[in-house]
Amino acid sequence: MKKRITLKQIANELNYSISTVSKALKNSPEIGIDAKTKIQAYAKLYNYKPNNVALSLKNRKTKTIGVIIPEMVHYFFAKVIIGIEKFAKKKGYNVIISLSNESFEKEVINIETLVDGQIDGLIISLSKETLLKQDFHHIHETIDLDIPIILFDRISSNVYCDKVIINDVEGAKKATNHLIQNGRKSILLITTEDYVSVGNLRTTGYIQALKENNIELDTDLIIKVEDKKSTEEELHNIEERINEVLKLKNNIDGIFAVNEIYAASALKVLKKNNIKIPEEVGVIGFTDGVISRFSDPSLTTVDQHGEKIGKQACKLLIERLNNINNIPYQTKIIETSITSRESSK
Amino acid sequence: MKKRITLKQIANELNYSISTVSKALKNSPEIGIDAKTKIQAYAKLYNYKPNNVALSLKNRKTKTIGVIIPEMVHYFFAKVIIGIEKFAKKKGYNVIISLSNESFEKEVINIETLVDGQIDGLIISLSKETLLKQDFHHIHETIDLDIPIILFDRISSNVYCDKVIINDVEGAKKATNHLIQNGRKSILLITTEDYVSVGNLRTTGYIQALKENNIELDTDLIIKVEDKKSTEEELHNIEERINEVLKLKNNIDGIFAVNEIYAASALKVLKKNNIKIPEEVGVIGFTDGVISRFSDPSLTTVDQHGEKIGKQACKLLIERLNNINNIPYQTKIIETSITSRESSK
DNA sequence: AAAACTAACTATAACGTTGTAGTTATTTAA
DNA sequence: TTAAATAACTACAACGTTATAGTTAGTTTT
Repeated sequence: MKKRITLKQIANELNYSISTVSKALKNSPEIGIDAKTKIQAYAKLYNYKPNNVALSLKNRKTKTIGVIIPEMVHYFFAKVIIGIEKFAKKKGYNVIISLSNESFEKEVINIETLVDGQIDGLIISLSKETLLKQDFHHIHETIDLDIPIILFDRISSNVYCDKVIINDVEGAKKATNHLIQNGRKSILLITTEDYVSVGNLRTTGYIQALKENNIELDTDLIIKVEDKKSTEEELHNIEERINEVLKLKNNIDGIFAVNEIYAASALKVLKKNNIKIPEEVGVIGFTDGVISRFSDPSLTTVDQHGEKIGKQACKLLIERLNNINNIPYQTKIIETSITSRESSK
Repeated sequence: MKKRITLKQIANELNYSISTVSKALKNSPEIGIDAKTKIQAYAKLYNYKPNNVALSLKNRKTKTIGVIIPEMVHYFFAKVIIGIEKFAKKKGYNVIISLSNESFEKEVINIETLVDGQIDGLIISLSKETLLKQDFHHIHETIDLDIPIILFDRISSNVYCDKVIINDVEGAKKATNHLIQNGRKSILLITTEDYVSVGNLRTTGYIQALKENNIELDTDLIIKVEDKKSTEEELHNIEERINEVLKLKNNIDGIFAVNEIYAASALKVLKKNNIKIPEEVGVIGFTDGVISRFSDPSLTTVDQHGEKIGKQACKLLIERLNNINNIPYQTKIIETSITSRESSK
């Protein structure tokens, strides 16, 4: 109906040239005060707003940031997005979100679509499939196109770019130590297969903590879960495996799970076996999400500070956008902290 | 480094005009087979991709859909976004997401930013503050600009546009009936203040179900929560109020909460009071999210089918984009279903 | 062999901006 | 009183694309 007004229309209406109108609205000293007031008043009256698409074309900048995450229904990623969005908006950037759904192919397609002139830069957390395949050509190609990429959380050392991660090893160590300081000695680790970078690092942290406390490593106490999509069925399998180990090793007094889903599964299995938490077995998870907060008992967790990660990633990206090649690549590490709740006393 | 190639560059390189190149790549019959093969080969070699920003300017269409939701950390909204994203991508649209954070002002600003040429249409779930203020000028102005809006979930009858909602009254009725069929008679309702449209409707459904089952309405059994931001503090207040009512009315045998947070709070209070679930009190929530699935006991819920809602909203929007004024406004209703779990037997 | 037609291209304008380089008319300097 | 300077504008090109309207040269038609 009202269709947005353009410079051209203002120019026609007031009998000035388009350039004059453009400059008047930019308060250029080239334009006389008469013309300026008239034009500015008219523009205000008709609520003139420059067309961003035209500006994008002109400036070869879209002022838009693309974000690709593996999943949406995940407290951590949701928090990261909040962090990105807040910071981006503050700096005048918009955020486009795409989901890879843990699929390599979707990740590739998403990047291709976004890179076609839609965005100035990308923030990505790699899909599990990508990490498994170790195929990063799509990332490299994008960087070659001078489109900066920031990787967060699920990263790869085979990609050269800015990164934001948490100190996974340190976080896992903190978690394990937390249980050890509670007097636990036989700690079950529920983690992912090693190709998931964060799972791998958290496993390392667990092992280091044991070593530093002179507790011998028992590989039977490590469950490595092969889950790709976190479906109901896979969750059931996880519970089965926890149950088996629990039966096999009856002296387990602590459980450290590398995410809150695994931790919640552990709680479920423990309760089913009438094992008292935290008296008999202390449990600690990773990621401070809703599940942890609302589980019973509530879960002690390693808080990843997702919002901080998002903010930092966005900050790095915008810095690079303003300074394409002048800064060496950085890896920012966000420290974790333990949120102590009922499950660990 | 490699900077994307343009039609102009291809034209220069192969000594054709820009128009010829453009047409050759579109396989136009106007262009001879020689030129076509040469140009297409060259384009492929240098991985030519049309610049979307230029296309947007030309076509006055961005092929991008904006979505504004009140919160990100919310299973339901996350699911809706998944639905939108999937359908949009399939139809060649991108999705920009903005968060209003339940604030009227942020909602207004977000719309303004997106409307400046970034998007072809909008999908919005209104913020609580907007619903409280009943100020919809920003929505109306956008529609006046011929930018179609689809409202979902948090809607208002004062806005004329396409809408996607669930049958809240019916869903609440189903939930209440579910408890009544279990033999419960004294059912506590934990709902929101009436200005939150969905809370209001669910309250209506609860009241209708009671009436249809000839159970007298006891207004003392309705807790209307005034929560704007779902902070820890507000959550605590909710628990307090549930606890009070539970003490006051010692015959309560069922609880229906209009979202899963309230339901989880109810579980917590019940357990603290050593009340057996579901034997003594049956509990049912609304929204089938992670909290419900991982709570103990797991929560029976009314599933809102968020992904379906997102898909439907996106479908409506794209239909309208292709047909601006030829269709009367529609309101699609997505049916709910009950997911039965431990909390209600 | 002139008129009509066709194949294979090219030029131009437009989408909405903005920066650079003009173009006037008027004022100031020498 | 002529040259130089200035104020206040306008024209033009460009960002990358495409649709419309040309322009050629060569081929039919009669």
